Amino acid sequence: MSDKTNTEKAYRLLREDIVSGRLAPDLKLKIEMLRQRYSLGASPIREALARLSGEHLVTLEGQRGCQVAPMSINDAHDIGRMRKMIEAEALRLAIPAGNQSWEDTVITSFHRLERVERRSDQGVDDLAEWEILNGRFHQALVSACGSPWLLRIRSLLFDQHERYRRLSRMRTVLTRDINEEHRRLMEAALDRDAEEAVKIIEVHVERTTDAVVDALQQNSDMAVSLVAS
Amino acid sequence: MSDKTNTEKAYRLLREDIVSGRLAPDLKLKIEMLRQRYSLGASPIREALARLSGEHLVTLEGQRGCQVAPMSINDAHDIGRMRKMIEAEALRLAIPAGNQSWEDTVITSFHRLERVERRSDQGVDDLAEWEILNGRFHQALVSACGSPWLLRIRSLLFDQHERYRRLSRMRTVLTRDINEEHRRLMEAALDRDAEEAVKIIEVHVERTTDAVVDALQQNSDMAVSLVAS
DNA sequence: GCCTATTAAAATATCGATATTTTTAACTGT
DNA sequence: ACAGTTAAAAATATCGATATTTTAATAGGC
Repeated sequence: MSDKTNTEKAYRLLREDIVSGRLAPDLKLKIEMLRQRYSLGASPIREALARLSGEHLVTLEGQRGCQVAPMSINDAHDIGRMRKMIEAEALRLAIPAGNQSWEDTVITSFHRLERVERRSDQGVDDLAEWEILNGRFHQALVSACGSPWLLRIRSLLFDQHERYRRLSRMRTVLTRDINEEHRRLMEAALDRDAEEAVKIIEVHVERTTDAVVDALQQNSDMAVSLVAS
Repeated sequence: MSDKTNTEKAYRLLREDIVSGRLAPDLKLKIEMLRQRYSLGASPIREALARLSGEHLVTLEGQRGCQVAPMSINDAHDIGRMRKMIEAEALRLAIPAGNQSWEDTVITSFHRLERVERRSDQGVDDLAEWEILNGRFHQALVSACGSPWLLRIRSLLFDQHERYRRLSRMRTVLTRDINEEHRRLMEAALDRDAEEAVKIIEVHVERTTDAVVDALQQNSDMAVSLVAS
């Protein structure tokens, strides 16, 4: 791997396990357990956890260790609303400012994403790949916005949203033509029609949020019915 | 102090020293130096640095330690613009939503701030106090917005802006009637006039950014002339 | 039975020592 | 003088051991 240090390795592995849901929300993250899971020492793991707490992927309480950051329907709505606002603003700035190499990156990342989205037999491995390519496409669209802080905040919200997105993705793939949404987004961007692109991204994010909330609601209904039975 | 652990203490002290400028931008943060500065062990300091890197107050490169995050005129503009946008949105949500206890907090924090701002003989200690009370007042105004993520992002940008603000504050106090700006902000909020409050906060943030950029420009001119001489 | 106090176990936080890597300094031959 | 090489010093990263705190278990009193 390309990790210079064990701290970076721990950071990368932990992050991936949290965002993907392999480490469930609210799970107590005991050092000893993580030490064994990743075959790393305690120090690198502690530092990785400290870093992740700065990104709000883990909560950290003095003398009481840490947990995977909680997830909730309210939080899903909140993140969705914020992401919608920030993505829209970034597009408004990026689309008029994009140059030739921006166009190239948008087109390339779209086509790489499309290849996976159009594939008929999507296995579990493809989903991990889809997340990466989807992230790159959205990143490419806003990359020309000229504001490092806007990009940073966008990236933060995108990653948080991804955690929720993964919950509902299996169903989403069946009921939504995401590739079509992405195509229209790319076309509006290349036509330099910022307001059209903003409308599309807003609906895009809203739909994702709705799907996530549906999935969460179903889960919590399940939990309730299990407790009741 | 109320630090449960040494890591928290290191985090608090380091953060304060970076935001206040006592640790200059780009300064190499060597563990041994910090160990002596704060009389703490290496582990708590390393963890505090990892956390601060998550907040973009220090940069962190594998095997090569860390530095205080750089400052630049471009960055000042960027943060100012983002902060303006986020504060405005937060006020738009908070003002219609605020209840009685929100009003109380706004009024109380305003008066505590005013007491310091109206004091004729402002010493160095007062400036540290002013920063705290100013932060609490702005925090109080938006606290009712109902969006934890909006508040989090606002707080991040506010703190980053504070780093820059401190550069220009000495002069700002002389040329701007900040207390008057704060008073008008509070009155618009209590009148539930969100759009008026947004206008005021936008100008408020813009003026701060302009003052900061002026100060930075002057500094970099100085640096150039020193090199030239 | 239930609450509280005491103790045992587990987990976190932190130190000191060591291994690794980077940076600095000295050296060599051209 | 200078580029390239090597050795020494400094700094970072990491481990293992220990101290401290929290959590769990247990026993005693009401």
